[in-house]
Amino acid sequence: MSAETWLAQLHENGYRITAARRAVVEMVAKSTHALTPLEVYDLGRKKYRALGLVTVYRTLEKLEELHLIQRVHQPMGCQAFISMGQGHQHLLLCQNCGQAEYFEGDDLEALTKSISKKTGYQINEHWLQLFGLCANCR
Amino acid sequence: MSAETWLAQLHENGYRITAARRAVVEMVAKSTHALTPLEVYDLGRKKYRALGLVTVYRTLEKLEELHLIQRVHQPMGCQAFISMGQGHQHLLLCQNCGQAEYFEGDDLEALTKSISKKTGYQINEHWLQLFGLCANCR
DNA sequence: ATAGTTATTGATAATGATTTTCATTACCGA
DNA sequence: TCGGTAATGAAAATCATTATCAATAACTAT
Repeated sequence: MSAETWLAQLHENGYRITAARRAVVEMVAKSTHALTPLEVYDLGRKKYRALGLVTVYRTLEKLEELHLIQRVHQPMGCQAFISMGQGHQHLLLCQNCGQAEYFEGDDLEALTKSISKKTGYQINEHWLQLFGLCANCR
Repeated sequence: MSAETWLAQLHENGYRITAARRAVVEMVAKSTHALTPLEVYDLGRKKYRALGLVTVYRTLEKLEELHLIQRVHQPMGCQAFISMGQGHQHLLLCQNCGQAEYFEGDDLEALTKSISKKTGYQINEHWLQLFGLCANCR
């Protein structure tokens, strides 16, 4: 999804389009890596000098709220965000360069049914994430 | 696994057995919930008044290093730890009460093969976590 | 059992990340 | 163009985690 689409989404939800938000949105939307708030700040300031770190936090918060980005959980930390995938997709992360890719086609129906029977749980959600080396790094 | 086993593991690895460590280990080993350092601190002080928060952090660090506990990733935060499962197991968490349970039997072989072919990634690891309501809460 | 070495401790301070506050700025609908 | 008000950035406050350090206590060798 493009930066323009994100800005339109923000606008539709009653948020104003500002230079600071443009800078943040542009950087996050086009990144193929998960970015921490500080990384967004550094990148964003290349587009918009006056950008403040606080605004980065606030903008990321709104983007997450609108499901345009999601938090990425990694062994080293969980503060990084990345553009949300389309529909039901999961992340595949390169352990070397950090490159992220979405994939779909996980069928856990059989598994969750069996676990549900065994444990008595009603299963509502699942998190799946794959780690490895991307084509360049392997 | 019992608290005594954990203490033995610590000892085998050259760490001393202290009252503070006993308190931490005992609480974490018997908990069916993931606990944050602060929660471990509060619980631990019931066993050992003089326990310090810093020691909790340091002890959790060692337990993680020995693979006796693992960090649990949840939407609300990733600072909580829980006793490690046996062998290759994944977590099932109750969204209402926080109760945690391990399950095994995930077979992602077919999935990872197919993703690997599609993306060119060499897949090394996977994270899977299920969320739902436990038998009591549903 | 005892003593001595040294890992461990808890209190305090330092750090780092995130949130709150607030006066100023600038977006955008009329 | 204008005015109401959302949004901003700087600074301060808060919260979690880590480092420092002198005092303590666990364990090893005697």
